[in-house]
Amino acid sequence: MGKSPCCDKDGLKKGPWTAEEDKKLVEYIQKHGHGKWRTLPKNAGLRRCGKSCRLRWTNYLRPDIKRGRFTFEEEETIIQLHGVLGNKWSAIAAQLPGRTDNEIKNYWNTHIKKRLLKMGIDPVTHAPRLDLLDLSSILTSSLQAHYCSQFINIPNSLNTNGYAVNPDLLDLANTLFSSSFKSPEEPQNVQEITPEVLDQFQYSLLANQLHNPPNNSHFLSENRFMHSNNAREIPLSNPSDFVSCHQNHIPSYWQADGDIQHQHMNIAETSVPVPNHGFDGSCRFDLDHLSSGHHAFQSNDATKVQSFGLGSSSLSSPMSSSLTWNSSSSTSTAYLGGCNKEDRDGHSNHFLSPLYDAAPNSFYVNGIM
DNA sequence: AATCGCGTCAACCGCGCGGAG
DNA sequence: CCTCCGCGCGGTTGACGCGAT
Repeated sequence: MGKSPCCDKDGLKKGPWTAEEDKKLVEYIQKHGHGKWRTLPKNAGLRRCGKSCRLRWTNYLRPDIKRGRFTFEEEETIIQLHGVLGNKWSAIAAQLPGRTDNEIKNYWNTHIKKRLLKMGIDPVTHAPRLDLLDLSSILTSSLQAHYCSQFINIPNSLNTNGYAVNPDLLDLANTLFSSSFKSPEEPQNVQEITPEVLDQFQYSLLANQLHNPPNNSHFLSENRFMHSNNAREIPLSNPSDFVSCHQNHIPSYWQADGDIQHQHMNIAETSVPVPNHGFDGSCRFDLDHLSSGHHAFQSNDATKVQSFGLGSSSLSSPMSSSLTWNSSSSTSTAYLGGCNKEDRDGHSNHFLSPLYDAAPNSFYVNGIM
């Protein structure tokens, strides 16, 4: 069946909108509401087709449009939803208040898709593909992974807790690492850890979690999305295994003042000795409120509580959050581990979120850890 | 300073769906 | 049913900005 054009093309303007056109459109919609896009331009005194007006309104002029960079939470939500919905941009946009399908589509194509490809993740199927893998990225990530493994036993903790990690990726990373790096205390080759490296490492974990969830139905349950579409849930048989930091050492970038996006960190400088005054027990590492708040570490000694959080949520890039270590007493030892309603030494934990209560034997991870 | 290449994103285009007649 | 119309969706384009050379 033939389809008539949405409007008479003759004499209608195309291309970028002027401020005057915007004003006319906004004023008309404020007065009469939107809809009837075919007749709207004529009534509003615009020499545009209805389609163009609708697009301009929905993608740009609508008052509830959210501007600025995508947050980490938004980005993670997009990846999660894309894994379920595919290129249903409007459906994805419906889960992200203030974001348009067009904006999400653009962001996917220009940022996320490329990053996934670089990591060897098929952006269509979300499946790991070694043929797509950028080996240099993996090498970089493996260096970071090994460095982090001084603090976090990633492969062991994930595997021993029934959390499937793409074994090819891990093997490759471990192989590459073991042949290239011996000890962060005696670095053979100094590896710069840039925010991009952190991104890659984080995405490697994220991708593994996405594609090897221990229980799909649980992972993708409506409940999960409702309660936290920006948190990752990892069931742990022994939560304190998951993350453990060496006492007396904490990565220096956690203590960086200001915006670490513009700082390059050096492995030779990533550990710092700290005075011994706390954090010798389990604690909850919860980034659910990364965008605004600070996060408390509960030590066994209830009087010794430290916090950290995002320095400024407004300027951080989605993946390279600017973590600051807010402490009035210089630095401290952090011992990160899972926790139950009581920590392993029986001390109650004062900063459990509702998420924790919803699944008391789970540990939520959302962020570079 | 000029040119080139690339990334970004607003805007366009064609198609398909669903409701109305 | 069939056709038409309005609208929304997803893919693509092209203008623009910026960094590299």
